[in-house]
Amino acid sequence: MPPLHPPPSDLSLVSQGDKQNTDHQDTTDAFCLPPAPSAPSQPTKVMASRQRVTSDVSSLVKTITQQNPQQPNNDGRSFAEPSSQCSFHHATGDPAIVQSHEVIAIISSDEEVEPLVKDVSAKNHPNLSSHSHPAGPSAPTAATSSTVSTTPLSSNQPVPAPRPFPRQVTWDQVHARYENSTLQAKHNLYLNYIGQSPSKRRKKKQTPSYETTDTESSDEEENDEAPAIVGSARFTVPSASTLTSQISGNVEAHSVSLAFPTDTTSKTYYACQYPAPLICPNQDLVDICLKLEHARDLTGDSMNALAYRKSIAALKNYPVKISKPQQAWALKGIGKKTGRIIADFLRDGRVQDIEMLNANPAYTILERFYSVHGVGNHTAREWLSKDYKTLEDVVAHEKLSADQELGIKYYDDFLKRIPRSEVELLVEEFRAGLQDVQPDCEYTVCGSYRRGKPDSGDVDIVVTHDNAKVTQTLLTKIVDHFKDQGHIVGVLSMSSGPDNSHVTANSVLRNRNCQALCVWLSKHPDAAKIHRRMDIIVAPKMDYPMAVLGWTGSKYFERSIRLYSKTVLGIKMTSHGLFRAGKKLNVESERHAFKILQLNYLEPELRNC
DNA sequence: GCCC
DNA sequence: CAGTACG
DNA sequence: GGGCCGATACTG
Repeated sequence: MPPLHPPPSDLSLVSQGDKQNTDHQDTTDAFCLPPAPSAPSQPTKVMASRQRVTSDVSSLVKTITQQNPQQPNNDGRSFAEPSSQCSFHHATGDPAIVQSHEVIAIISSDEEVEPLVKDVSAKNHPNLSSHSHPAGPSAPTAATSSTVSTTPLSSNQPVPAPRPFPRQVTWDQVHARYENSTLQAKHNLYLNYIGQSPSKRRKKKQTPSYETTDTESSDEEENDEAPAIVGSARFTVPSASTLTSQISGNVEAHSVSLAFPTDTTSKTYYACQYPAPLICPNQDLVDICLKLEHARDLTGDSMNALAYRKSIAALKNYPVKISKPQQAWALKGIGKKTGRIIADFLRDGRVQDIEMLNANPAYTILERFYSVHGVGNHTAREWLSKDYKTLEDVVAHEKLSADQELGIKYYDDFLKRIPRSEVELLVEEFRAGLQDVQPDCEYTVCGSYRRGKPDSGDVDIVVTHDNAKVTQTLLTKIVDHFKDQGHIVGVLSMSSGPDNSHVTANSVLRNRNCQALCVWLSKHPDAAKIHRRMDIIVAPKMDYPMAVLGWTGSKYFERSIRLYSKTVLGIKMTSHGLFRAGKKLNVESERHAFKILQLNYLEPELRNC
């Protein structure tokens, strides 16, 4: 057993720049790519790598964001400029906080959305209300799922109030929905789990050897009835207010009934079958797994990384704060290794593996290289094996690909997060330009923004148009236009036009999406002068729903739903469509896709696994 | 690394 | 083709 | 012991 250290508890997952040499030799090796006899030669120049300039920038950004300074949660939703009627694909339930009411769509498999008005906002979004949100007229009724066309832009329109943003969905809210919905199936599944399978469950993975180490001393071990988790059909869960202000402590219970992936009655567990809100009670455990996942990615152990990813999904799908290792062990996706790590953390407040990573200079350097766009784990390890320590070292000795050059050029900028308010600002610029290039387009801002994250790493916009002829050449036009405008200052990669080049019969038949990964510079006076990553995707109308679904993520959600789709239903899923037996299925909307896949519809905000 |  | 990217 | 997302897409 690992030596117990006093719980310094603070395991800063943030890796610092290179520093101490207290590295652990052993682990270092793991990072070197080819066991290549890396010559000890060192490019000496250890310049002060790039340091973060974040501070000043943040101040700039702040001016935009200003709104809700603290409270990371409902961050920047209203971006003052009303004009922002950016597009949104509301199909998914765009929240629409009308005055003090929040309309929530019940998650249900076959029924259409049945709205439920809940007076949540006042409680969960205190500052929202304060916002001068002129009551969003945009009643959710606009179920018209669709979006916006560039048209509304016409300036003199009665500017529809700034649209309310996807709220941060907390587990509490999820519970509320489940509780009020008619998801009998899930409920029954859970009851089944509680009632008749505890024995099976116990048999399955209980008693990992390390169980004993748990401080709580046993009350849990074998303690039949099981800990809080399995007590009854109802869990007690911290209320939303608690989750958001967990630190403050006042906890009030909120009971819920819901089926969890802990079910042993189900076959395989797919993260896409369960809601995964952004705010998760076990964020500390998630952070640990994230760090380990990242480390495995760096070393090229992609399958190990994936395993940690599954653990993360399991944790995110689990609504209760985990206090005993048994709770974690019971989850599918958490096995021996991860279980042991969680047990260690719960006992000591620290995890040795993490500390070793943080203390390992090789890890820090690899991470630095890996952060460059165009540099993957292979190249990062190769550079490390050549003893490069900083990007300056690399620039001095390596020839870079085009995208790597851009990646290094904008290295600092790309590391900075984009607040929602700025995303909206950029989208507004995009919308205006798109209008000029091609009227009557429809687009949806996808990615983490759509999933409700307070800030994003980039902006993903999926565009379509009714006319297939138009979409075929649209991407090029868009990109050229914004290049001329000075918004797009670089292109990391871009689809070569669909038309030209060797067009095999097949490729002609296939409607391909076109994508351009660009570097965007805002011209808005309030905007921080930071170069941002903007991914522009053009899809034919027919593929639009799947493109939106595919570009909304999260990444693991996509992998999960595709795996599920393939193994359970035999349907191949891509961002172009659903395919069964070689035939493409007609997909009308995102909801329709879920329905075809026999999955309960999950709003984007619940796809954060 | 984890589940089948 | 391998490597990297996208969600 | 096999499988782990994609009929992905782009670059060189």
